Amino acid sequence: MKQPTIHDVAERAGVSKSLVSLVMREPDRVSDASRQAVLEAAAELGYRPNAVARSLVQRRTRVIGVVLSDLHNPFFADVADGIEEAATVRGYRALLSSGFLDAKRERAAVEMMLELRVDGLIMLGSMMKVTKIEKVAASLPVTLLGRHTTSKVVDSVGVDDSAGARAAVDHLVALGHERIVHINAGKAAGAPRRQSGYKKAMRRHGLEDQIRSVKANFTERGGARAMTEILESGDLPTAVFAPNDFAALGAMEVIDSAGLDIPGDVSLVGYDNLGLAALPRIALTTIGQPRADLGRTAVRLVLERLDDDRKTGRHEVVPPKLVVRATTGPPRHNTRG
Amino acid sequence: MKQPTIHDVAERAGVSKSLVSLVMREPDRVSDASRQAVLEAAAELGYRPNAVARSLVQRRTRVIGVVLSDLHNPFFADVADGIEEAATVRGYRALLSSGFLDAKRERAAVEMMLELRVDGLIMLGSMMKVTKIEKVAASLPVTLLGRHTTSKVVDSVGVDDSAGARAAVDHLVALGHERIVHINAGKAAGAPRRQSGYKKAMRRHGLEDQIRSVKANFTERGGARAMTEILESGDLPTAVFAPNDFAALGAMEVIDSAGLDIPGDVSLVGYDNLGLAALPRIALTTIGQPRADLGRTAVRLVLERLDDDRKTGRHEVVPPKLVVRATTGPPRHNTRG
DNA sequence: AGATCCGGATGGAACGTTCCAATAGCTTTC
DNA sequence: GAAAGCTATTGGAACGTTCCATCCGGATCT
Repeated sequence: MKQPTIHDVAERAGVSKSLVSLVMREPDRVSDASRQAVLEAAAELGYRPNAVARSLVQRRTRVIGVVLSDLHNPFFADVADGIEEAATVRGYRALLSSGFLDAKRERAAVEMMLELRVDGLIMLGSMMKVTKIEKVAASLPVTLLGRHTTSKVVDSVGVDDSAGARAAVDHLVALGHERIVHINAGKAAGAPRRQSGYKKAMRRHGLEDQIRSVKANFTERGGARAMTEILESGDLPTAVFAPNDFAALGAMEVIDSAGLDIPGDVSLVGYDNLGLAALPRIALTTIGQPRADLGRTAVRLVLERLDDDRKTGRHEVVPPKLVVRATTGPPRHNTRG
Repeated sequence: MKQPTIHDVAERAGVSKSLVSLVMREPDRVSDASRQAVLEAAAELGYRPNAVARSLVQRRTRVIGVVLSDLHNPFFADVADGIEEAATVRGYRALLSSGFLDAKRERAAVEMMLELRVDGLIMLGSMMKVTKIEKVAASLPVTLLGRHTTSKVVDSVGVDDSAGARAAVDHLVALGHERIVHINAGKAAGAPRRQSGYKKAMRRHGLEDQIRSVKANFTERGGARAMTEILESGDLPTAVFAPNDFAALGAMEVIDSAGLDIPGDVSLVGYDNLGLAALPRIALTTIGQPRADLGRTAVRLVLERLDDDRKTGRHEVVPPKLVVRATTGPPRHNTRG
């Protein structure tokens, strides 16, 4: 179990520890003979540099911490892919920890990352208060992903949720819909902009008297409850725009079990383009986000502060994309015009 | 950006660094006055112990590394939950890294964990060769999850796949099925035992002449191809047992689009009980695995080697559970008896 | 009163690296 | 042939902790 150290290698190769260190870091700065000897000794002993010791003296770990609010959300997996890729290219490594959809556990995860002295932090769909996050940002660069701030010390990346909502509404209007209800997810990350984007788009189409927004959240259950509420109101719209795919799924279940047809009786649009939205039995029309891009951008933002020492806040927005599937179609009775 | 150290705290509190260290570790060993002073100074400076330095001197990090073969597999998210929970209880923390379904990238992830000097390693659905993993196990405790070994140096946890297959067959036979086809996933992790369990169960029910197994893999596409093959054979069974939920989903799509009814014309059983199997539109009967339990067990195995220094290999098996939903029912024409 | 004990606090070594100034041994230059 | 310059290598300090042996001052014992 005892790992060999740089001293063991030095002794076996008959050189100083400094030389071994140099071989590990810049092999072509040493003579062929020494390099050979050191490499050989290292291989024989199974030497592996101790990143803990290195981090201590260099006062940086070359690790970017990633705190996910929820490991179960497939959305984050793709984002993490992008993060990992971009980090590797720049000579950093990514380390993940989950907040398990609980602000307290998320804080514990962040605390761990700080004690571990990661060089930068990316928070996916964080549930923590911005003021708390700003405090964290006093000790390292922090980028918020999938959530907007205007903070000077915390950067953020996200999709243009307003544009996404607009795309959904435009699509429905183009099909002939007017009575389009939005299920909103309150103040959750990204939700407010989706809601305001919906309202703005409705107005732009001269449908402001049709604006109707029902409060829910980002879960299947929340979507189901909201849809039940809509059905029970007796005032059935021709289309429903959900705040994300999970909520759309919940709504779908309720519509199905009410004996209504999608999209015959009511069209349905989600948001996120999760993998399951593509399943033939689901075939949900939704708004896709360039997930890997988001991850890459987040890494770039962190490294700009770290290596190029940027001091100002940056807030990047990438455009979303409409993905049309089978849950949207023309309204049964076109009430238009 | 410069973090305060234990010295800064000591100076401000007017005590020695050793005392500060003691307050952080065992607060009730110091006098009330000193404790108060130190805690106050620490809070004022925003002191946070440097885990890197601590790890260096203690020669252990209290971190359990978790390498996931695939972040996208929802199966792993639950397992990770169990790992995280069990680790926290025992005073360890879990750190994740993804192998992105690629043996090379997985090795890089493992290498990183080793350099970081994590205390133990849990590998979920690893794609690396066992001999490679055994080499890794020379420097720290390694537990393989969702994959079996008989290794003396590497532990493993998994579900009893044979029992799971038996449960599936028993359920179908109880409903009156006899012509039950198995789609198998070849040699992929867990697949051989599911196949042999199926065969054994069929024999036990006196149905050995009905044994029929079609080769595929663990993906949706693979399941679809196998199901197409079954349909084209012209010899339609009354029930299909897929190697996992993804493959079942593929089969489901093919059956749906052939205009056949599930379970009216053919019953379908999956394996894994993914979250999406519970969606009402899917409602897949499947075999559930106690995922969080698997995670907890893996942690226990690692810590047994670490803290109780066990030296022998352990290979734990936990029982799976049948989850009946809407894709199974009695066969249309009961050919029994 | 001197020896003993005890709780509380301290200073220095150690952990395994990197980094930097210094050195040794050559070659080149004037 | 001494000075200067180069290349390859080295030793020691530093990073921020923990751990251990030691110390200090007061109480308790004989």
